[in-house]
Amino acid sequence: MAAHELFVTQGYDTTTVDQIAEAVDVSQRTFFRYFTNKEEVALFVQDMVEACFYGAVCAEPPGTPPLECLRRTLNDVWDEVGRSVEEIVPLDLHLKMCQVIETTPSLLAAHLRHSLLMEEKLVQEIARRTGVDAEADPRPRVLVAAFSAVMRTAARQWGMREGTSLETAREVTRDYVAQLGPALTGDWGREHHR
Amino acid sequence: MAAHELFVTQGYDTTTVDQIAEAVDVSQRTFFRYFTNKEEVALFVQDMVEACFYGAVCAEPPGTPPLECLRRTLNDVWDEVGRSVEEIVPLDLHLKMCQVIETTPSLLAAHLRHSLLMEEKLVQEIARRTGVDAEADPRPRVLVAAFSAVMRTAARQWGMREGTSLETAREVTRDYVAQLGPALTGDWGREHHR
DNA sequence: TGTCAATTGTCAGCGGCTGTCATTACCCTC
DNA sequence: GAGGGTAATGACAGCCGCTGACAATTGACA
Repeated sequence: MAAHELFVTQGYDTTTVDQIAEAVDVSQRTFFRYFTNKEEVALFVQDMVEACFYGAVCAEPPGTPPLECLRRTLNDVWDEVGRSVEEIVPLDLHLKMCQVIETTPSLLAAHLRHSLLMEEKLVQEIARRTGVDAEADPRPRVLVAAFSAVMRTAARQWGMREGTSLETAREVTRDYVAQLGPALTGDWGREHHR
Repeated sequence: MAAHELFVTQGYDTTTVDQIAEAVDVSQRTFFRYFTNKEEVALFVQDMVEACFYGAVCAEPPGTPPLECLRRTLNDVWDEVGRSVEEIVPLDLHLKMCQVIETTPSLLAAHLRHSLLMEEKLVQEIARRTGVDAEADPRPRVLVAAFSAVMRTAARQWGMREGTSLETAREVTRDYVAQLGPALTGDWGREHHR
């Protein structure tokens, strides 16, 4: 989408809906018929990525312990994510867009909310595959909340760095998720193990 | 604040800044000199509550294992939170306002972003008191992210229910945080233990 | 009382977003 | 090929959040 190039080059807030509309040679009114608001077009790819992860979790064979299921999916899904993204925008552009999202307050806020919606779907799926009632038993929500939060944290930290590639993202995320156990137990040794 | 009553009675989106300004007999322009935007007044108390929690963590004696430190603070801080809130708005009003925040998309988004800012402060504090470099060691961020996410989840679930009181909030939150360990380990038994 | 500074109000204007209605484009049928 | 119905688009007006600029008001202090 051409809108993303505008966001990346001149920033989200300073980009007008009129500019986007003009860039694709369409009236402003038509823009708002395809996207409910400016955020939606900015978060379009990101949302798709999360939907991709959700889909991969659903496709995981049943019987896997829930945390292991999420961890394994996360490790396997990167290539598929890369392919899905490339179908819409160049991957480089999307990676830059990730940084724009992290650094633009209003976009970041919207992104967090969207993530919350996806988390709820994940909760339902985890509850389903473990045969647990998500309304009575806190564990699905607790697990998904903790896991997703760590994923987001990893993504955020990764976005702050210089070398932004899918490969580094994968490594950083794996690192962070691996620390989920150690971070919770007891007091920490001075050094952490990589 | 009178604005909260308007939000609670007629909803956030349908409440105009002009209405708020008029309710306190002030021009719209003056309103925007005191608050940077409509969200800010809506999230004012909520932000204060989180700041209250952060302060309590900082006041915790050093040497406590980090997770235990957060857990204990959470358990002890409720009364103080109640008092702080009452200094600004009636507690009942704030509890209703919590539900408005959870159910209003734009407000929820802003709230999540604000929480993220507070989490970063928490990260720094946890890193400080454990003598760990938050930029090199993922554990402070991982711990805070997971813990905060579970807190938010608990708050969200609590907000959905009928009996909204500080006491039930305390119980629900304690329950959820207690499930953090069990939710992560292995596969779950059919029943969870309360 | 006169002066300075801070607070507030008024006005104009931009950008996001929506409802309404006219216009156009497309497709199917006769 | 003419006619008619439907869906997509555009043009316009208007609301609301928010900001800059400037004038008016207030209040403290000399």
